[in-house]
Amino acid sequence: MLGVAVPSLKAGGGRVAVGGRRRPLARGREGAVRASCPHLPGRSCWRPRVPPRRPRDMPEEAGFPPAKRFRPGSGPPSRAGSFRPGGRVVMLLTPGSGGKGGGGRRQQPPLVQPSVSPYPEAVELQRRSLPIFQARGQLLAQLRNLDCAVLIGETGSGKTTQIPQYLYEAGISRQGIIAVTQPRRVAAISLATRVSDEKRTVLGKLVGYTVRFDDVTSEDTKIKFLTDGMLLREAISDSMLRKYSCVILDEAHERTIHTDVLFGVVKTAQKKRKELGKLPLKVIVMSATMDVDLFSQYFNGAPVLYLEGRQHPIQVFYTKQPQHDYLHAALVSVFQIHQEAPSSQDILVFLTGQEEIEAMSKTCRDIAKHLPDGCPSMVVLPLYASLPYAQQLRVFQGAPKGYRKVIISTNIAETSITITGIKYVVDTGMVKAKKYNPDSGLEVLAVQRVSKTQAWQRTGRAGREDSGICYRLYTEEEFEKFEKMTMPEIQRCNLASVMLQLLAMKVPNVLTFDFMSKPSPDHIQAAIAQLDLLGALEHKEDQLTLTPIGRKMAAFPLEPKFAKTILLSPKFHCTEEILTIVSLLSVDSVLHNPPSRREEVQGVRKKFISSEGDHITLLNIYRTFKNTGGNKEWCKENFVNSKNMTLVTEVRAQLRDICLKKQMSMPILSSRGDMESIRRCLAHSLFMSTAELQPDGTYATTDTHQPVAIHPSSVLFHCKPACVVYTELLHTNKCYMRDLCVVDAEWLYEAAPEYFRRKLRTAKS
DNA sequence: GAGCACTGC
Repeated sequence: MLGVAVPSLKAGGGRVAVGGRRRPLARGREGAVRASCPHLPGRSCWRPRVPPRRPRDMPEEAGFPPAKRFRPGSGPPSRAGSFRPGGRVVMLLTPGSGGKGGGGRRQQPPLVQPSVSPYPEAVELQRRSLPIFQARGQLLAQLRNLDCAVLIGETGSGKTTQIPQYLYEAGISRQGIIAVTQPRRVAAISLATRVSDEKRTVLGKLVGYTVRFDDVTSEDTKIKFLTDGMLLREAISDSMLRKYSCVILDEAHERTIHTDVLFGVVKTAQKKRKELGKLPLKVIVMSATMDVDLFSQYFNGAPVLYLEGRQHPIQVFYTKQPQHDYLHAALVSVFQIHQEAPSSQDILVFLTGQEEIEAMSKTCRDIAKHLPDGCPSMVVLPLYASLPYAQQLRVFQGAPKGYRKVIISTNIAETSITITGIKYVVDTGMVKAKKYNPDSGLEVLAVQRVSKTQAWQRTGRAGREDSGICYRLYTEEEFEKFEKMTMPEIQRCNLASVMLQLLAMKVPNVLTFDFMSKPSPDHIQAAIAQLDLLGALEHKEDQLTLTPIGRKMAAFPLEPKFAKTILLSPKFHCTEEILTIVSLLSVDSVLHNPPSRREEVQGVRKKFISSEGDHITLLNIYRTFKNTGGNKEWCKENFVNSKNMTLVTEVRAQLRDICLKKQMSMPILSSRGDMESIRRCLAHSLFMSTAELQPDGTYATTDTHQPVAIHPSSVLFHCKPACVVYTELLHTNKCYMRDLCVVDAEWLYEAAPEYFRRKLRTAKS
């Protein structure tokens, strides 16, 4: 496999060395402090040695470029472009401390590298030694008078830990809490822990956090870290966000669907509070160096403040020719680096998915066994989200002396997991991502090119502690053709949940809601149609509002169709069972399927399988898990992912609590072994996701007659039931139905006679 | 007939 086509790499645009500890400061506009930014011109070529055809032929000295043979050129989108003409700009230099680390979730520690907690005195000293501290007064003077500000700061600028404290110390929180949102729960927890330490307080008092299943706040809490989704949920019961004096939207450049909706929510809340003469709401958008103009424009030309962080220089190489086989190119690159670089320098490779990663890991291990003497040994570590937790943790352990760590990862290592010690990044430029087609309403999961932003994010993983090197397995010309930024999530997903939430907040017109990046009208319309089918909407005088059912649906942290399933379940006397099934469907699969132990898995799983489909099978697994005391040992023996199973238990408890609330008035009954009523309940709520067996033995969806197939992971894979409901359609090579339940066609017509009459009519014409 | 990026409430 090795040595067929060699990717030859050439030096190209390198990341600008934005850092340096302290570079001379120059006076900028309006007296702001501005740092000079070196651009190193020129470029040169680098040709790696041809790798050997077979491992045992590997030459002992494969050439690797000495650093002087290349020079970094243009870097990521320059900060010059970040400035709005006439905008007030503050620039600072900060070393990279005060970052994210440490902390602990109660049920399970977050997947971050443990950090040693310094002594309290040292913490305060360290805080004061941050250059951001020198600009504290200037920064506060600006922020104090602004309703809105956009704050640009690179990784390690310390903005997320320091700014909330500055605002607190300036008394901003006297009339309301300072909220800091994060896209990920681990980040919210570890940041709260860090800031609480810095303030020398007990976590949950002055500084706290709120994430799903875990609220560590009290009446004393003035600085609150929370996930963006959590603040959005709070906005349902209080759209003016009255508790808060300031909302900081951090990591805004990631453009998660929740942050995007929050942009509109805080903007509306701010305006409303102003109109009503209430306490003003301060909004601070924090981001890496992207999309500044967009943020600033959206918030009525809010000033942009710039914080410079410490970023070690990273050299970037592109291939000379396009690579048709990026896997092969990655393999070659890894072994070229491996033969040249000291073994203490680790390599991070970005691939697209589990299968690819496992295959590549195996190949690397095989090749590494046959390397010549004198070549370092290699520890190959796969990394992806569905990998069991214990195995994920291994990427943080140091390799034994003389061993090099090679981490082969999905985009999970782009943002979610930070690994120290990475010197080399190998970027294939590919990612597996969901695309949404509003015409068909289908989500397609496909391997595609990364965006420029994403490529720079990957590159940045090489320069966390020291200078680094990034090999891009595509040409510079190809890179120039990449999309500038990843399409915001809100333009790529089904919007039913978002629309339900906006309606629950009583947004006057969801069709014209002020999104920063508007989803297409078709896209919004599709979501409205879906909610309408579920009986959530009322049309009154051109105004869309929620029905009582719709309001109840919004109370569940679930996809609308699953919320509806729960709400229908009392009618079928099976709420106990439906709560379990919905919980199982709303987390990652509890089934662990290591490909190497397939037969073993099949043997063990047999006892749970129900001919009625996946939902009932999952229910059987959950019940046995509970009846046997639900321990880890059982999980291991039965190839069940215990982490996800624990999560199912938590979700179920939360959903049950919601059902028991007064306004829900839901009896929680069990069907007592009557599986048919459970299937009827599923048929009544998922009637728009059904497929029927065709005369030729294939399946087609009932509504649009789209050809579909049973996913190989389904217990019904080898069966041919006449009619099924499914919970998800997944487009990969084919259009697959996942999580199926056998139903009676008659139940469907019974559930939605009008819908099916209409569908039949359109089918005939 | 043969397969699943990543978050989050």
